[in-house]
Amino acid sequence: MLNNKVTPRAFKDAAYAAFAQVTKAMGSPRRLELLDLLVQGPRTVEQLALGTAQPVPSASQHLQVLRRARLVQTQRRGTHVVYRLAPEVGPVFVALRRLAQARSPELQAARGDFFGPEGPLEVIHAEELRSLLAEGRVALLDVRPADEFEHAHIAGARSIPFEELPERLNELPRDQLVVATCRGPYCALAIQAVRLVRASGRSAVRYEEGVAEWQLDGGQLASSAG
Amino acid sequence: MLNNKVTPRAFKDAAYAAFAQVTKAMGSPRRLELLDLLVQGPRTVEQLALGTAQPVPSASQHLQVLRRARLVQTQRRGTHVVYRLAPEVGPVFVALRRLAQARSPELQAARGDFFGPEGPLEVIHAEELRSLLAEGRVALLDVRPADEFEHAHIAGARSIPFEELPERLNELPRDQLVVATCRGPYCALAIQAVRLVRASGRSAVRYEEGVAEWQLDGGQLASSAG
DNA sequence: GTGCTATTCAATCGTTATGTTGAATAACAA
DNA sequence: TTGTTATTCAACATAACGATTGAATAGCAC
Repeated sequence: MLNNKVTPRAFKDAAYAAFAQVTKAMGSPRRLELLDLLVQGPRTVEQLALGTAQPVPSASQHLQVLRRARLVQTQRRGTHVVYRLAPEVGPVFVALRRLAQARSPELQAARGDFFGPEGPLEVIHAEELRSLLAEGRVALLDVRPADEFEHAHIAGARSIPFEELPERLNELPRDQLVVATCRGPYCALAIQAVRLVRASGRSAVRYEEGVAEWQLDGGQLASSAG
Repeated sequence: MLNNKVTPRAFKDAAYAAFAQVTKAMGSPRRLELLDLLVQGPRTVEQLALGTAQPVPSASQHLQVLRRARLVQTQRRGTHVVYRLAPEVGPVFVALRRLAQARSPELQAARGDFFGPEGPLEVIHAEELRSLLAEGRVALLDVRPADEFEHAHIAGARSIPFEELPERLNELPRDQLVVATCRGPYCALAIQAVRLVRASGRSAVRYEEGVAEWQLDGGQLASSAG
């Protein structure tokens, strides 16, 4: 028999309260932004505060909400506390973002205002990119900072951080399509990279998602020792 | 060039605010419970209020939050307003619940208190169930109400609503394992069904997840006209 | 130990969410 | 039209959240 001491109602209340602790933790723009940064790799509180343009104490408090919801984990390194995403959080976060983006006209409008009206010719999608990569017919260029590339990148990508791109354009092939990728849909680096690469006479398009989306879609990741 | 009228910061603020509208809508136990009911099929406001043990105006307000976040859609049917899950929401909701459950000791403890300390012998997981179903070596019994079964059920399942189970036990085979399934991990019907079936001399185990989890794990669903 | 830095804790205040109640609206039936 | 039902709106009190400060703690260098 079921344990009579716990009524179904009491159990449901407890269950949904526990569930809501996780969804509540994700219910703040600041915290979503923090999670988005953490998808790229572990960060200290200070780095996270800088990256999200908020005071350190605010970032710390938001991070503790995320930690209580067990969405992130901490580790002390000397005087720094390093936060990282908890296991399995990345794909769920990305799936949520995709859902939000798919059914939010406001978000699509905001992207249009910021990125400009890019035609579909500018971007390549996961499926096509995957087959081109498998055939070795494309050069995949990851323009994120080196440490983010080291933490995780699309298998087969090469790293040229955006700041170094102008002087390292000659490393890119002239006879292949160049695909630029950065942090994900809210990151403008890949767009600028595509412009630079095109200006050098090469053909280039953008993969507008990031490592977590790639993984969610069944793609392989790689990481360097670091 | 990027549109200079929109700074990166302003764009990010807008983007994460839009994203947070969705996660905020999910950040309430009441609304999670409403979503959980809606995963089983469309419902009127009154049914949803009853099913979540809250006054109708409260349910209506929560549903409107969900609608503004575009997680549910409405449709008038005479004097009733029928709410249903928006497309693609089910799998993401389930993935979130799974994440919450996997990393919430409180939730696991609450489940243990309510369901009792069931051994792993009591349950069967998706992978094994799928192969047994493919080989026709199992009778899958869905004990949810008929309308939920009609809306969506695991392909190959047969419907015997829990209230009718005692007088319809003879419809179940004696030479096959019976697997009972209901709404999902917070639903106690399947446990009680397993007990009934076992008491009739048949062997039975429980599939402790529901249709949305089955779909998320790549399983086929079916639905009757209705 | 002392000084320094990174992070967290604590207290405040303004804002936002929640649940409750009662009234208003929309569709249907007579 | 009038009455009836289902749903939504409006207004209030209570509670939770969020950003901002300043103080406290933990580790490191000397």
